[in-house]
Amino acid sequence: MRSIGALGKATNTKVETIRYYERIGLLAPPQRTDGNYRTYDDEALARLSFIRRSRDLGFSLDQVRALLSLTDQGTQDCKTVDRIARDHMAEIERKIADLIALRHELSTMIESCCGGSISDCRIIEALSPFD
Amino acid sequence: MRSIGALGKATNTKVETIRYYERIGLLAPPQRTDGNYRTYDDEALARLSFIRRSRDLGFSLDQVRALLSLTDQGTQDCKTVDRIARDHMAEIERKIADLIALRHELSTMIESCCGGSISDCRIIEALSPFD
DNA sequence: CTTGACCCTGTAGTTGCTACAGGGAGCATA
DNA sequence: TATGCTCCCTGTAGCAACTACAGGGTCAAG
Ligand SMILES: [Zn+2]
Ligand SMILES: [Zn+2]
Ligand SMILES: [Zn+2]
Ligand SMILES: [Zn+2]
Repeated sequence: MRSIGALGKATNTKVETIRYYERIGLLAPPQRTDGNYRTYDDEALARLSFIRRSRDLGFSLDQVRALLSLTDQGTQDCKTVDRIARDHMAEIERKIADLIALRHELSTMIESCCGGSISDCRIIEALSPFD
Repeated sequence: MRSIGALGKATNTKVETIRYYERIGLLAPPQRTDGNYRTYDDEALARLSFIRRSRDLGFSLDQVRALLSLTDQGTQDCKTVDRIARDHMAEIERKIADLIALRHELSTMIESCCGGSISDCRIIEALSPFD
């Protein structure tokens, strides 16, 4: 059994975040000490680690919730898990493509600036309409 | 002179968003008609177009605010503009790198799933601690 | 017995919008 | 004139996923 601060350190999570996860029902309310302090067992540690790892991989809290409930059921086949992961992957691909297009536009813009006065700066010009 | 709806159509911006920009001081409060309707001139159109283009390029509203105030001053040299753009570009590069790393992790994970039961799904396993 | 580190609840802030609710304005049509 | 209809107004609350207090309580060490 460990305190919320210890759990936070073990999972690299702020205390407020852990309380937030509890509030939105992602973590079950843990046992309390006599002094009303939360105490967490190893299962809670595992669950929070799972959440954090999923978050690090960019899954939304709703996706994490779905993954958790699927693992809680346990018996079913993993098609749904697979689909969640693939959907997420597709979104990542889209974001990468968007950002690469953006980078291209930005670099063109930046390279055209000759470092003179704002009135003829190409960056500003590129942002302005009617040019 | 045009109504807020017409301005929105011209700049592909929702009416609520325009009012929001006014509220946070990004757009000046425009003139009003007798019936208390906002009316916008060409300058407002140009300014909102600038804002939208900057937002499309991923600049934050704070960055847009800075760019706008720099163009409003007008006389100065464009070093600051340049720096804002380069900072933004660096952030985009960082995001791209992060997402590509993420994509790699995700694809490894997804490819290891054999489509069986959740209890031995490699995706879940990869998300779980102590493996 | 006091100090300091930790914990508690509850609320409000962040970013960049978006979505109402509950009304008024202005124009066309019957 | 009445009735729609579309647009506009203000003000507030919601979204994601936290983060940051304020104003207290608890607990172990010195
Ligand atoms: Zn230049
Ligand atoms: Zn320049
Ligand atoms: Zn499998
Ligand atoms: Zn699987």
